Amino acid sequence: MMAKEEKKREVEVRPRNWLVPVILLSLREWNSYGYELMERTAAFGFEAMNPGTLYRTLRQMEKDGVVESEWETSRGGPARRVYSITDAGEAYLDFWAEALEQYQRNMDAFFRLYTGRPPRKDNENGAK
Amino acid sequence: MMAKEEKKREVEVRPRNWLVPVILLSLREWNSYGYELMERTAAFGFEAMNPGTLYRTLRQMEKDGVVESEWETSRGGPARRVYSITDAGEAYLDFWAEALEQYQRNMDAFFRLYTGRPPRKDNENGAK
DNA sequence: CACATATAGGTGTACGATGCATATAGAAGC
DNA sequence: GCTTCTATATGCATCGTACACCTATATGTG
Repeated sequence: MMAKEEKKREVEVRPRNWLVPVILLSLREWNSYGYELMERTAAFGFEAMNPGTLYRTLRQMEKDGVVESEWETSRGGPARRVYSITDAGEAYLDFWAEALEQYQRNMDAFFRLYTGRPPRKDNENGAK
Repeated sequence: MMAKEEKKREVEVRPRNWLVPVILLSLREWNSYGYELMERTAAFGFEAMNPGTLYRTLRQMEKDGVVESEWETSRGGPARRVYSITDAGEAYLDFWAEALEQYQRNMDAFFRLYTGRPPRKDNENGAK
């Protein structure tokens, strides 16, 4: 059990497909393209994301009908594929939000046990 | 884009490997065996878990040195493999807790944007 | 000119996590 | 003898995604 600790240095905590709701939420704010979305999604835990992952996800989301895109070529530099959220995409985002809320409750239960706090008290504030 | 919505009925929201910290936390409270852990982990989002997934995860965790086990045969019925958490396991649990806290902050950011205001009463889960 | 760099989008492949089906076995009840 | 509950486990297929790699446009620099 000595050599094994080395590979435990980092754990993957994000839920599967976490990128999808993050993209949908970002696009609900304003239309965007892949290269820009890489920066915008960084705030949600994708600091070290591989560009390929994002681009592939966007293409798949368009196939699923939750986003749509068109090329923007009327400027200097490489063309941009600009994405916007569809009605189905907004509904899907709502669906995700519900599921995520449920899971926040599970994580709250986890931390209540972890920190040893009783589950029904209300007078706790920032025990740190 | 209508036919595609059908397969969006359910999304998988749990963090990857979420079962691992849940098991470690459960075992930190008291030693337990697979069949019992199925009930105990249900409270954390594993209501419909396949037993195979749990047993496989437990064997792997023992290989990784974060739990250890011994057979309990001194009673009627099938033998139980009773697990307990190791020192490395407790350290690993702490490590997970930190990562989960980070993820919670990402989700808080998500919901602030989604709802336009912070949804949770802020508690700082004091993880050392 | 050649080249490096920033911007922009993308594919191929392999691995890991997990859902589902299935197998084994001891004890208890009808 | 058969079913059910308890208890542990493996095999296989799928899906998400990390990693490596590729193409192409425009700008700046020696």
